[in-house]
Amino acid sequence: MAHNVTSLDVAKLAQVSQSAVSRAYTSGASVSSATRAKVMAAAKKLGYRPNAIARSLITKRSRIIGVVMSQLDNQFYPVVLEKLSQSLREYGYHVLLFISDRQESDRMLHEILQYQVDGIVMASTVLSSALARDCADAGIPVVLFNRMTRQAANDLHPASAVTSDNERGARMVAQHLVATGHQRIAYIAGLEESSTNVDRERGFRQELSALGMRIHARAVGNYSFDGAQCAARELFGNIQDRPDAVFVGSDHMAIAVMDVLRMELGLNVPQDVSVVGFDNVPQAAWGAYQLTTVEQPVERMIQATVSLLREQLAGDVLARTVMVPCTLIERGTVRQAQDSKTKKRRSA
Amino acid sequence: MAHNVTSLDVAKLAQVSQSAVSRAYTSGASVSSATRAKVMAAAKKLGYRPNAIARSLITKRSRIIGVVMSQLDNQFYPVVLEKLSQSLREYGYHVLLFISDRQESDRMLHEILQYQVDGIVMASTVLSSALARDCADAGIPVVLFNRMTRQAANDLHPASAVTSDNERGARMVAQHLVATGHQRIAYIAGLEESSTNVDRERGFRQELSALGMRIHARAVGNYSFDGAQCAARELFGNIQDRPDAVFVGSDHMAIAVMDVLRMELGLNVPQDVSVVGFDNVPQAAWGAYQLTTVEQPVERMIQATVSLLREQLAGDVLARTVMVPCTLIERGTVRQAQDSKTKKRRSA
DNA sequence: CTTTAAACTGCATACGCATGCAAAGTATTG
DNA sequence: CAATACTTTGCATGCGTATGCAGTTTAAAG
Repeated sequence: MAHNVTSLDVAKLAQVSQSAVSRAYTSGASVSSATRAKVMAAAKKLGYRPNAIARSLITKRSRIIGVVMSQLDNQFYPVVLEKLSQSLREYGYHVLLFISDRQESDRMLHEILQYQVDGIVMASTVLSSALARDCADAGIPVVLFNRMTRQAANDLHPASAVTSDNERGARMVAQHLVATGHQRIAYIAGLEESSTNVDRERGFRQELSALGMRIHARAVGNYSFDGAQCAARELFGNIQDRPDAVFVGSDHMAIAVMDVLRMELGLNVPQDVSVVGFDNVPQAAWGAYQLTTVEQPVERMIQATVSLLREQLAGDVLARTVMVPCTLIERGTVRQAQDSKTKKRRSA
Repeated sequence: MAHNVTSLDVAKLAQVSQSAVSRAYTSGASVSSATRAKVMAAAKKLGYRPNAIARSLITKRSRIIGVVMSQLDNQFYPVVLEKLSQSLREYGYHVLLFISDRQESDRMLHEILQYQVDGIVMASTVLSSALARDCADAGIPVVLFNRMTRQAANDLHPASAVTSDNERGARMVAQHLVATGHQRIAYIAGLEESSTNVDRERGFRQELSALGMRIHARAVGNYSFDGAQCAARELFGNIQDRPDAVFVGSDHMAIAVMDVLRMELGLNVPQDVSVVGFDNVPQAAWGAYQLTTVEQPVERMIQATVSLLREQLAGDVLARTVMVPCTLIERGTVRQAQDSKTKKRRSA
């Protein structure tokens, strides 16, 4: 309550005009270094801090990016959030965070837009086409992170998107599992309507097909821990005709699956069943799991996201789609050779 | 660029004054339902959305809470962030997120304050007393989450704080480990200067002492995964005089420790060594770890945080400190019975 | 020392909205 | 029907800053 110093207060103390104060804080503005020094001295004495709200009102740029996320329990997203926040900060942007627990992302979008954000990053959320149009109308760039727009090849493509090459990543998994001699390969899907799942499943299916095989069993885990555990029980609960390998739509789910496999069903990974995940979250490298997985290059994805955002912020460039390659990370959850059935524990 | 509808545009179309539009959007304002309806109709037609920036400028309340965090790789914090964000949203507040990777939290605070946030939540970060005074001067409530202020009993207590009863939690661990017959009990510290670590270590030490024992060995993990692994190697690398139990300052570190113990050193948990963590992060419950730990009641801590914030936002109430109790969660990483004293080292 | 260009400074205004105040309208009561 | 209370409305103003414009100072050139 007490201290509310404005540029005018500083101006008075420094014996200059309010404009001078404003200019002193604007890099590249027309101020002599003498004036700037006087201003800064006065500002420091008064504890002045420019009011970003007032500035935004007049410049029409808030330097705020709305970020909407969900599934923070999947460690992939905290990592993304951290890197994204830091990257944006380097360019002078700040993050207004929205966690959407459900499909209420529309209401959120409304709230976000009220804050005059300069741009929006949507991770792990679906953007309704109505909202996308709203943003486009308002001239607010939107970039979808780890999600493709549904109608990618549509005439009007309102939002940018950056993903990894999910399809190709899944193909690599298929190749790897087939090459290591697996016969009954299962798939545990994420959210069926999500583009990541669609792409991964398509790639996996197609590559298996190209190799003369097909998905032996399938269940849905909805990208959730509990969902994945149920899926695992569904696929492996029955003794006969058990899969000998399972490709799980995300590491987060894969870990849940491994827990069920080993703890509940007493199966050994990878001796009895191989498991492959997707994302390469930190936990995938943990000693107890050593999960073979496909790495999504978060660093590059963030980089692309921020570039896209800045690009669209600068001029009215068209929305684009960026896809970065991913990499198969081989660790310990895929039975390596098929020559001998009796394999020993391999630990580094 | 195209669409930038203001309340004046709406007013014109609805044939009312701009004030009427403003009031139509202010709940409890003096407007007839007829005018409100007219306004809303016009607003919908034009796609009007109130400008929160302009509103903030005049009301001097941004309904934004600055949240500064770090260590998002420790799953405890994503969980906190998620719940905090949701709880604040219920009260109409939004989260401006700052991730501080280092001790640069001071520069961040400056940036935060420029955005005229209504309040600040600082988790896992130290608040310099200078900054605390700045916030107090500006009348901005600050609540420290999971951190106590250094000078808790000081005359001027500028920031509120909410923690769990770390000291008591640590005491319970000490009791538990002693009751289960452990003899050489080690401690792996978090960040030495953090209040959580200080409190936990004090409680642990004091309770051990009360039971006629003392910490047998100690190392520092700085609350980081890598740090904890190094600490584990330091404490357990030497064959002789190995601890038979270790209390680790956080689950995040405890998991790192278990990996080293089991994978690198070939020790069994809990047969060869018992491990106890702190926080009860989701991963602690994972099948491969089943970590016995102390639960920090995140839900209640968040609740207290938001209450404190709102309380201070409402009137100029004094800053307070809230401490909520924690609970020992027994899982599978503590050797249960002490009956057989011949339970010496039988590893390797 | 004059002329011309360049750098600087202040004035005034606008950004989009909320709100006190007074005027006008509507309901309530005797 | 008049008098009073209550509700609704518009006007005018200000929140704290950025910026075009014109005026002023300083530097550069002749």
